[in-house]
Amino acid sequence: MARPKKNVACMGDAPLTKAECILVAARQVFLEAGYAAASMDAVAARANVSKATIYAHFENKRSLFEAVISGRCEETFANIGVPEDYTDARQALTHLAEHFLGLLLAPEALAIHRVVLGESPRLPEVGEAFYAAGPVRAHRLIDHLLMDLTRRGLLAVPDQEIPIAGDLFLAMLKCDLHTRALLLLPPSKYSIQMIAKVAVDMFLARYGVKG
Amino acid sequence: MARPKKNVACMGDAPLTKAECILVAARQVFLEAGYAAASMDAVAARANVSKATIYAHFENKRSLFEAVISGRCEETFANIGVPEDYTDARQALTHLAEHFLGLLLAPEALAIHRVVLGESPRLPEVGEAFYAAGPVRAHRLIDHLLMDLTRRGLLAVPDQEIPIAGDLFLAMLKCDLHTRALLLLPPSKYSIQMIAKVAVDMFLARYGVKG
DNA sequence: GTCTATATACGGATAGAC
DNA sequence: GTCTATCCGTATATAGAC
Repeated sequence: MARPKKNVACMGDAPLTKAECILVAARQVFLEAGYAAASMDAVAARANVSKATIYAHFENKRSLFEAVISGRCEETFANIGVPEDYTDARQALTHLAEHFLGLLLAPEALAIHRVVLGESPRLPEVGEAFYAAGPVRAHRLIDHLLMDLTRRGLLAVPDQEIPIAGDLFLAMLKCDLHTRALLLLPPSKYSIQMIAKVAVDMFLARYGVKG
Repeated sequence: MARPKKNVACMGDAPLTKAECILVAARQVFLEAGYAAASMDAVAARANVSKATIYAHFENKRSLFEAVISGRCEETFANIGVPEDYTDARQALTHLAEHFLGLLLAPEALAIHRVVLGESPRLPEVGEAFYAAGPVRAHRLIDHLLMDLTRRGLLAVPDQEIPIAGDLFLAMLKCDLHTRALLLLPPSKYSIQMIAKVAVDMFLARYGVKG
């Protein structure tokens, strides 16, 4: 059964099952406190259920955490969009850059990033799920775009070089902006638009077609 | 007094005080287990002292952790070297790139990175110390190099653009290599040398002087 | 300063009623 | 499936002897 019961305390526009309430509460607690410092009591309290109910739905703390993180990775990074039908490489790259950076700097994406990195030595499967849902997807996207632009004569990236060129392009976007955001330091003076522009300039200087 | 007592169990080439033994042990425990999951018992056991001794030297777990991390950030990132007297921009940038990447991928640097990011929401001072010891230092270095190369006519980075150009250059170097290393995934097919070469190519395409 | 022993609390997980 | 109540290990931190 997919939705066995409703829980009044968790009802919004779409009523949630108990298991869903627990997942929502667990997500908040884990992302705020980190895995080790999060307690099942805190999750139970925030979900308005008893601890025993949590253990009826999830085997233990670890598997609850894994369910939260892999589910949330998917949702958070599902929205990476593909630019379509651009006639200009600069426009396409800039669009992807700004979109990508916006996703990366969203508070919840940052929180997931922190907790996954922090726990990856103890929970390698969580690290793998994160990597598959985020970086792998992003790299597929940029590779596809670079290949398409090159095929249409708007860009000149050698076939063999596409993966590494795409990798460096995405890496440039993160830069100090991402580091500072992860550390919760006040943002630097450079905006997303500014970073995207300078990164695209550098990329096109190397791989652009002479116009 | 700087070195009040020696501890036989910790003696190596340079004898360590009890406080130093505790710091060494704490570093290992914190970097392996993470802050929350690390226990003062484990630190005491590894340092061959009693828990009470730890509390005689450090106020509590948190301040012990802060002492470990800020001290270790300094040591780990102190070795960022400045290339000197290069007559070729490519050579200077490649040298810095490979050196920088080597430091970043050292297992202990990665472990510090993980635990600092994971705990930064609860311990902002630790995040700040890390940022000052690592990224700030690296950016000062690359900025200085770019300025010098430009002044000597070997590079053409506009003055105002130096900080952001340096930022993007360092960011390129990390790329997927760093992400995978942080997540403890098997390394990708691209070597440090390969990444450095392609990054320098891209940087020079934009900011190199016509030769 | 350093130890042993302990106070005190909390966390993960379960028993058993309903 | 859900609850209340509880077991039991472990964690931070301290007391008090030496």
